[in-house]
Amino acid sequence: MISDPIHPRRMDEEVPDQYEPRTVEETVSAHWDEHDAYERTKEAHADDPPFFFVDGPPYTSGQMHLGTAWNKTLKDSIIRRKRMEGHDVTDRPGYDMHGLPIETKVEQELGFESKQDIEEYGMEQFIEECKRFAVENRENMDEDFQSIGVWMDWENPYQTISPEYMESAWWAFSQAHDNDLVEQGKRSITQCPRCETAIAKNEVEYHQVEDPSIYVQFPLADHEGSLVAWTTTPWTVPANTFIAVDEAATYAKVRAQRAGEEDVLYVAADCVESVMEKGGYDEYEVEEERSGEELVGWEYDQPLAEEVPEHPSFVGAGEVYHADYVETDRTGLVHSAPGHGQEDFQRGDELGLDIFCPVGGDGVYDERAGKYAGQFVRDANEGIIDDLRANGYLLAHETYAHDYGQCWRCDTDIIFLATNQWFITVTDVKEDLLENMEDSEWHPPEARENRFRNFIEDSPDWNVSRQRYWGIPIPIWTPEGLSPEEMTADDLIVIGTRDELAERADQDVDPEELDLHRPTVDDLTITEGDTTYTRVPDVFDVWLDSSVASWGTLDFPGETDAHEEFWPADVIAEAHDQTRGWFWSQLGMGTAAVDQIPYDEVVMHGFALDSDGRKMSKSLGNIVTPHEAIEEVGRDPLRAYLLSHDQHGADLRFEWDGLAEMQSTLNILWNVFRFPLPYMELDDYDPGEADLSDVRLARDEPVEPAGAEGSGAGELSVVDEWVLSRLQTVEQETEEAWEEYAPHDALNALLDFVTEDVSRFYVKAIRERMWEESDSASKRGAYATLSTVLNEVVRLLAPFTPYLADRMYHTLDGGAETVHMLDAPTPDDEWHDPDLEQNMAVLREVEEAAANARQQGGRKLRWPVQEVVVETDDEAVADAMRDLEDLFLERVNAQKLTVTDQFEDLVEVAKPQMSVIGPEFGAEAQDVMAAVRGEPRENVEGGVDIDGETTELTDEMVEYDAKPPEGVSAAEFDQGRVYVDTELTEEIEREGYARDLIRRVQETRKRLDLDVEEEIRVAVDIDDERVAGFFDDRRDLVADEVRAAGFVDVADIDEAIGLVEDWEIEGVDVTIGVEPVDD
RNA sequence: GGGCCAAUAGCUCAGUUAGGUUGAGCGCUCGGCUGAUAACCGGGAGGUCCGCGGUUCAAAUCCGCGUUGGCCCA
Repeated sequence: MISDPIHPRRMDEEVPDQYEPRTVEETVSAHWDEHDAYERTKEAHADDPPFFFVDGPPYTSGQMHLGTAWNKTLKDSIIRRKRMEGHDVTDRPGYDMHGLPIETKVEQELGFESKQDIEEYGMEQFIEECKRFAVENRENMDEDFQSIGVWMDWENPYQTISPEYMESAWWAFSQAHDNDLVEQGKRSITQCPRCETAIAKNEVEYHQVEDPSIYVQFPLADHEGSLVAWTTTPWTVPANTFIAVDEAATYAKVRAQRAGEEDVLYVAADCVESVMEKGGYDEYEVEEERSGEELVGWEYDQPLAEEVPEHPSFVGAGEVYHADYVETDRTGLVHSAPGHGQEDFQRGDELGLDIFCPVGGDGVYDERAGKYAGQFVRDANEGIIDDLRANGYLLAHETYAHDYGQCWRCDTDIIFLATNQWFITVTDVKEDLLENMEDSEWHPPEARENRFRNFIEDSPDWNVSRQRYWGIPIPIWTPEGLSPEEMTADDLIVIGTRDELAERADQDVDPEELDLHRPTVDDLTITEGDTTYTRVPDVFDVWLDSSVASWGTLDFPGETDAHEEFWPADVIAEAHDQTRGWFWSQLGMGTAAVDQIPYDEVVMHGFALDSDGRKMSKSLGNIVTPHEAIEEVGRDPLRAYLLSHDQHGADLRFEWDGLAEMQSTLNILWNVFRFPLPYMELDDYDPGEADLSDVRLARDEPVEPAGAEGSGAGELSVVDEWVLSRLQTVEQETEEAWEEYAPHDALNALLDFVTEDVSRFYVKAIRERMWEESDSASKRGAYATLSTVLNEVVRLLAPFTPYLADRMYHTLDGGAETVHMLDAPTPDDEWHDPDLEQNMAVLREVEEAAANARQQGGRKLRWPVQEVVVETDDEAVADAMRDLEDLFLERVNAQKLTVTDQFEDLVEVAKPQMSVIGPEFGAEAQDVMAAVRGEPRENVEGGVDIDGETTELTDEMVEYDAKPPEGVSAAEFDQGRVYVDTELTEEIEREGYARDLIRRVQETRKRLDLDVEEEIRVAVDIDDERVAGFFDDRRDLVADEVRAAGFVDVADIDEAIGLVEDWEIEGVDVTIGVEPVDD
């Protein structure tokens, strides 16, 4: 490799004064492109031990929103960190590209209204359109994700529509079949009659609708009268199979009259009154009461017997049964049609009743519905109500507003139908599911134990079939001539791979060329012996697609090596809605196919909500897009903002202020980063070459003798040692956080270190060493320390803010193409000194108290103080202060430190107790108070003078407060108290005024925008003789500090190039003029 | 209707595991510092720990019942 020997790839951009995310991100993006940084990074870790990450595939229906941005950012940070920890990380992104949502979008584009339209248009062409739609969306999303700096293998995403991926689904499903877990069965499913397919429960949306509400009489066959049941779905009455009662409830036989006619009715005793009212009965009488149990077994006649001749009349139909779902509201008797209702179905199934469902998938009655055949069910309601009325079985008819389910894609009211569907019977392996679940570690752990376990325990069989087009065709071939009822699992052929299909199919099939989508596979038949098998026309529920992602990512079973090496996934990371989604579907499929859970660890993060904690939605108009956020603050601040929040299940309330706050936090880092650069440049110091192996500790060895400079060895002061120790601690903390997949803990520890320790303390402490003009061991020590800190911080930060980290890396070092290919820094015991960290924490606390005391004493930091006394009982605190005395004095600008367990100079000040003094002295009490209050103890104890007389006071009359003497102010800290003597001396005044003058001259330089190196002439006119004298004593110091070549009169300052301004220093008027020296 | 989660300063969140005087950052305000300067530091104000009830010497924390919001399911 030919390269510049020092900085082969250093960016030559200027480092601007402000952190400008946009500039940083543009520069770094360009650099990444130019140097193939992503590819180099993967190559750098190609031989490391493997780490198998599996991306949960987002659905390709829309664009990246804040939630998906969060999700991918989290994944990206994990991948980057794992690489830096030394792993060859699988980073193949995925996309979920099949399913009804895309079909309905395409239908809308094409203006379709039903499956009929699709069939007329041509299935093949329609599927082609779906594919086009999915791929276009995918490409948009590729760009979205890359735009937030997600480094995944965008050249090679897994797509659920690829033949290799679809084969993974076939393979897993065939494994489930081999394990006897595939069966066909009738189930009551939620059907969208427009889409003509079953839709998943979680795809049903509920809205309020107005439905008929009818009370129907079911005439009893061998008793007088009829049973009364209530329903909002008249169209299900033709399929009525039984009436359900609560066997423990009480039912009443009511004889009632209306309009001169008499009815005998059975309803629950609690419901008599309301039913009578609904029915408009004038008079009624409860003749007898029976328990529900007694009613069980009674027979009744179908009220629409004539209209629906083929109504259920098989053995067991038309009888009363007990059911748990009965409640004694409305009538206490429940019309039950196992062909429709879900609970009805379950109970009917238990009772062994046949399932009668005269409605097709399009919601239209078939011929078994007799008179109603050919009508759409909802449209038939009216006719059915009329017929019931005509037959004399309609007791009441009104309307009812309630929540009813609609298809999430097309808003059509769903219907419940018992249809033949294909299932993976996960209920048969519930124990295995629970056991396999235990093999996964969750972050947070309680999510697995509470929510996930509950779901597994309650989960029904998995209906995997959909009567649609855009999906993975179900690879089941069934023998001709057998009805679903006659077929057993052994009669099925379930194909697992393309090769197997090519081998067994009657037609010529090239497995390499075969697109597994419909309609190509629909025409393939298999003949075994005399029997011809045809494929079932259904496609898979799209949830099955993603459930095989752990195999699909590895192209298994087409490719087997990677599977051998990697499977199962080391970690997956999704939001908590996936508990019931992808976390579950993978467990279900893993258990059904190979009796294993496909992932070892789960990071379950939260949802992105708006600032009020409400979900972001179009209807609320509160959506914030990642794009807007990036416009506002940039990619890195957005990423850091998202990652600084709890990643273990807690939702995020998005706040613009919080985002801006993160940007300013990163700006502090930027300032720390750029602060030393000009000095290092002047000294030709290369921060990339920083080396702590040849430094000496100032406190261990004598200070380098004058003249020995330039030897190269740096010298570390105690603050250097301290900040290096803190760095080790932070590295340890981040390591521990990453082990728990808690990047938020890692990031926050790191940012705290940067702001609290490096910026607020360390940089402040070393500034003067940086200003030293000549080379010195102390300066080199500071350079080496700060360079080390920055180099390692940059690598710790890289997974969170990849652009900013790389930008800084390329200025500081640039030895590699990118910081992301390097290793994460690890703590080094040699530099770890917890005692020193503890002592420094004490010092900082005391310093804070001292600053407080100074403020109370009205003495600003620029003016020295004579003495600071630290009073404490705590030996550790006392030791810490003695140990760090020099540093402390320097930082608080004090001349002397005293550490004591008892501050001797306190003055005890009297506080008169008026509740005692008042009664005792009466009219004189006010005088006593005045004489006592605020006096030192010795002035009070011998008695006080009242009108020339000495008056003795008892102990009860006076209490004493201990106060610092005049000129001393105090402030407390946790383990003690700090006293600061702010009394002035001439020496202090000299120093103070000089410093104030220097400060103003520097400010003037600043206003003139003079270069740091530029020499000036200074004019000072002080309106106070004494202070002017102080200044004369310190002229040399001032001249030195402000780079003054000489002093002149104010009148001599050329205001064309210089500046003259009036100031006030401690109440004294001062005029200061500055002009650059003309060369 | 059910399961799980959350509610603490104006805002974002720690603290709840194992009961013992509620903390931080931002914002506000007052002050300081100033060759990092559109940066930085310190002080101060600011709390019904969502409500009600219970257990306990003691509850933000444990228990029960609610309210509001989130996710999932019906």
